[in-house]
Amino acid sequence: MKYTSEIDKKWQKYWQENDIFKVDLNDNSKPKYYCLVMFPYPSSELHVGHARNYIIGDAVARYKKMCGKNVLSPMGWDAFGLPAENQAIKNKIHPRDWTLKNIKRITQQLKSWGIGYDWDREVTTCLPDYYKWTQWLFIELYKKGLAYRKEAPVNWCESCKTVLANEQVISGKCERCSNEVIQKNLRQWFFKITAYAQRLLNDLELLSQWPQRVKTMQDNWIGRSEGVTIQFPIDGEHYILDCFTTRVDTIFGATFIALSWEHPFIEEIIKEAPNKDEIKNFIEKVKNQPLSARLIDSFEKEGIFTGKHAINPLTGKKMPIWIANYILTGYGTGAIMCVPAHDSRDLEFAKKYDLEVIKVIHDPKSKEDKTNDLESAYEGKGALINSGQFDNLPSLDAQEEIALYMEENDIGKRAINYKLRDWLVSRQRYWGAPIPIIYCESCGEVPVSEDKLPVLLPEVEKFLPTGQSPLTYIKEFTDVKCPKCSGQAKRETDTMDTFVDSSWYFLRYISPKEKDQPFLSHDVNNWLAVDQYIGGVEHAILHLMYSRFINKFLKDQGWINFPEPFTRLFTQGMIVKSGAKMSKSKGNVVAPDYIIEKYGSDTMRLYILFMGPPQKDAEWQDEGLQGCWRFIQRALRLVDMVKEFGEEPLEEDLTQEKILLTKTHLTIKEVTKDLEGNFQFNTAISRIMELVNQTYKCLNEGSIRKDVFKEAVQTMFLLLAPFTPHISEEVNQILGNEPTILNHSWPQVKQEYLEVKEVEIAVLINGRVRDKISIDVGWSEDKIKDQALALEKVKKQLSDKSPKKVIYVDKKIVNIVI
RNA sequence: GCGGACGUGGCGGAAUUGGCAGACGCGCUAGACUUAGGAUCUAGUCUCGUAAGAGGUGGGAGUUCAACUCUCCCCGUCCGCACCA
Repeated sequence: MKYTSEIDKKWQKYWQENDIFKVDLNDNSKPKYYCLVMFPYPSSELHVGHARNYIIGDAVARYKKMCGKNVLSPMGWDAFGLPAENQAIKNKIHPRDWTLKNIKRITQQLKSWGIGYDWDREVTTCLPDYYKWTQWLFIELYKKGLAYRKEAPVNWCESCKTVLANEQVISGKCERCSNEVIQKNLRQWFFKITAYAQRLLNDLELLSQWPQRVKTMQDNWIGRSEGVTIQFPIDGEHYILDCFTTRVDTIFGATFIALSWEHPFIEEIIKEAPNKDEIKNFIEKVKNQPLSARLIDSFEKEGIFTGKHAINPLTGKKMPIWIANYILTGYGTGAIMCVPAHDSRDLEFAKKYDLEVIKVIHDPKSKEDKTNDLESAYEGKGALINSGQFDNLPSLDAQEEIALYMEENDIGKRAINYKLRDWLVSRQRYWGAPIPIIYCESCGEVPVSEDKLPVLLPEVEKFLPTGQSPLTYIKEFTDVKCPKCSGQAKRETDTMDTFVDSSWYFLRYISPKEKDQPFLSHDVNNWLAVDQYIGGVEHAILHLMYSRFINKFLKDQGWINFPEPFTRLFTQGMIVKSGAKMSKSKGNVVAPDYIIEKYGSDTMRLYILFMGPPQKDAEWQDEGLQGCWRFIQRALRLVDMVKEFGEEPLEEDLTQEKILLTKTHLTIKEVTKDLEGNFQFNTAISRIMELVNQTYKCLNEGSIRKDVFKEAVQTMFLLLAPFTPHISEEVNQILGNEPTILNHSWPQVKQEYLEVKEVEIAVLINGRVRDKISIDVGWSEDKIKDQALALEKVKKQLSDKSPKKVIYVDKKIVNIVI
């Protein structure tokens, strides 16, 4: 039997016509299993680099199905947003046409790879029946005060001509186009994800089956820190300046204050400053620095004195107030107390502008040194010095004591700060779900009522980004009546971030055709959380945190009853070619069509699963693909041999038969273990290869009865079924079973075949292998040791001396110490 | 700078409650079959050595009968965050 693309087509047709992957949500006879892969941006057709995700997902789904689970494996399209729109613009096609064309093409690709989905549940985020509910979600958030509009400094990509969320700025550059991101003051829509910061952090503990790496990244991104917000009176003024610090124990060393250029007090503070113009120039300069400039090592700290002073509430000393370029605007209060002796950044600044340095923490490793002329700041903990009544206290105790003292005297309050910022969701782009808000002159912001949803995205010819949403120019869209007072009003023209669309799609799969609700809570509660989620690590923060947030919000509103959307997460590595990520511009894309045509889709699937541990990056090599092709042919030849096999054994000696039986069941055991572990497809496949090799070897070396041989062959194709479904179906049928192989249960280990009477163990002398002996498992330890000591090689090494020690490890080794 | 992961043949990678290092695949070598094929089969393939043997998992130390695996130090690579006060 030879593997041809006819076999692929035959079984793809069979699966489709017999609805093999259609799920009955109400079938309670089997446990449910929701297997989800991150749905693609249909911004271009797929190449083998994309394929890994879907092939892994399909292998998992098929395996679980064979294990008797009621498996839901759906597919859809993250169709709105920058990825598709940017590609459409490049190709001079309308985003809608471009997207729908790609969806058609990718569907056909996935089918040609034999990926089994319940296509009746397909969701497409750019279609009104879906984005109606994305808009609904926006309004739900709005009603609870979790969607709001404010003017703030925001990230702006000049190339994409839109604002971006913090999460979409990678090292100061745009996540999509890698252009420099700048800060602009704009009035924008935000989701209040910060209200969920603590819960998003706490519930990471519920995610025991997520990769630690992803959890650590989210933990860092949320960035909780505990400290004290201290109130600094301003000399000669009646108002108070708040500063957050995590090191309140260094308060006696705080010698100046630094404000960010955005601080709300600046206007007031510099009102009477003689160098007001100079200050304004400085602010202007800092404002226009690109974000990424801060990331460079040579970024120089600069500042300007405001002329005002704050009072250190514990020392009573005057602290000059500066404006400095290294102070972050959005974190804490945008103002900090500076302790140059114990903060390297403050020290750098203090040295440059000749500001006072006072040591207040004793570095236990340094010698007694009272001078304040420091080389570097000591940022560690230690006993307090120069700190009045708190002298000699260790840092941690001092933090407690001083916080207490401040709270008692109304100088400061304990506080918690997060790095996490609210999620900026509005975009000045065409290809997205319109934000369902109407602005009325008399009523203000009014959400579109649910029965008026969806707010349809108008069909336009001019969709190119200009910096204003293209919807702004469409009168029929913008001009509406106020839903409250029926007066003249205007629609919001910005569209939503794609990540809003994808933050809830896994719920819609459960009720994809539901007209009156986003989903049916009852079914969703039965089928979620997702048992297994599979996708790229690039979404470790973005999509995975937004989805967690939305999930928690919907739970709070009573729509769902589970705290986390994804029970288990698997992040697969990238497939690279010539050391680089596959991309058209680099010209290293491997197209799957050609491979499938020449080797069949099972070969591609097998190779992608075999090429390395799935969570790690792997290099595509055509030779590796050929190896898998050879393996498949070699395994299929055994099927022909089964058909031609005689019924009776040729000889009485059944040694080979026993070896094969043991190997068959050992393979079942090991492959199952690999799949139940962390999806070690590469080792699972290597074990099946061993079984194939062993089968050939046994056939060559002795006599085997047909049923044992057939069992070995049948088993290998059952074990291969999640990886190479087409040939497995074919072989299953040839061997006389009814399709589909997915209804055939996963092979079970028969323990009796694993119990062997004889094992070969290694004999070591001083930890080095010298010889091997076969032992009967019934032998006593002493007998085994004697046998080992009687070996020629051992005697030679011993040369009349007696061994110091002999150690036996059960069925593994004898180690003789000389 | 902080946090995390990792380092094994010519290559992708196996093996970690400490127990035969290099499974499986690629590549390579030799042979067989074959009137050329990028097919198949057999044998071999960590290093040095004809062999007996010796050495070997980034480097160095340590624990142990036994270390890729555990401890300490150093070197290197990759990833994430990045002036978060």
